Amino acid sequence: MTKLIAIVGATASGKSSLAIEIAMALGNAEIVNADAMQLYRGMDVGTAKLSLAEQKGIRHHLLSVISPSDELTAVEYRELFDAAVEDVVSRGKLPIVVGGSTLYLAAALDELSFAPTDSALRSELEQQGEKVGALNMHQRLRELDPVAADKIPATNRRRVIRAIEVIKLSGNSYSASLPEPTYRRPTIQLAIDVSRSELARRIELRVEKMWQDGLVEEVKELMKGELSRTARVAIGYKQAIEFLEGRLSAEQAKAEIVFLTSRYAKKQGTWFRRDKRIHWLRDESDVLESALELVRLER
RNA sequence: GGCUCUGUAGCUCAGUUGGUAGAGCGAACGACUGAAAAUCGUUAGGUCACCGGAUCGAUGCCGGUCGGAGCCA
Repeated sequence: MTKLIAIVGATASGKSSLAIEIAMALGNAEIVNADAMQLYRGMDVGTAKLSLAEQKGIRHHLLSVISPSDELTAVEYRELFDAAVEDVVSRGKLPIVVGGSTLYLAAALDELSFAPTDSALRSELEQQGEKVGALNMHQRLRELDPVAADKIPATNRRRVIRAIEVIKLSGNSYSASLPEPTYRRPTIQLAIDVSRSELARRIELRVEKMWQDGLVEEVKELMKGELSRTARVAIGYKQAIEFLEGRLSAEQAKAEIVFLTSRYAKKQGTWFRRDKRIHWLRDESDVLESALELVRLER
């Protein structure tokens, strides 16, 4: 069985173009997107989605497949992902996974059994939390599952509520820590190790370019329809909306986007660093060669 | 030039009626199980502008020096 190749890591670290280069070098590969925001139709400029020309004839899957009004859970993503990989493999091609959405990647690549969800119950719990306060909700979790309560700080309302939701729905306790990751399929993960200062430099250039390439016009178009909670808070989109509503100047909006993107890149760094299976490539002119060498070795 | 205000953490600012200081943001590190571009945690940073005075003791009071802001001329 051929190994799945996954290019992961921080935003602006050069994943997309490395993936294209690997695909071209291998000759029979197709790309599967693992970026939560690039899944959205009509969100192109702000997500740095590759244009058709930039895709250089390499077939891409899971780009622009859902409406900006939709939410997509990690499990639903996994279903799309499996179907795409299946499709690629069945035609004798090699799938290359590219993206930096941490939970989606974990769901797609690793064994993770997600407990069910229930939006009615969740919103009920959210309302209760508003009324009763974070400490009381945490106390409630403690009564249901003291181990989970110890692991989740009371201030992290979202995780507290999700934990209660899971326990109510499944009747089981809630494992508040991630298991040692295990691949669902044989996989090799690569990431490019780019320094923070270099990342910051690239992000600044990228944001300026996004603005010039029509981020604002794209957002105007999106605002004609419904936007899901997730799409609405996407970095770049939220700020462009605030700019259009006159709450931010163009300069403020851009600065905010740069700042949030850098912070996002940093958080991705924390997440991926702890995955000891990832092969880190030095960010130099021979990235492609090192990547190909690793791929050959591991296959 | 005169008057008034002002100088405290990388930034914005609290504060101590005199017993050597804090918050938010940032930074570094970390957590993360159906929203993940989400949601959070921990830690490190300060001769409290500088010099002198009175005081057992000053970031705080007094005097001066040097920055910054405003008003008047």
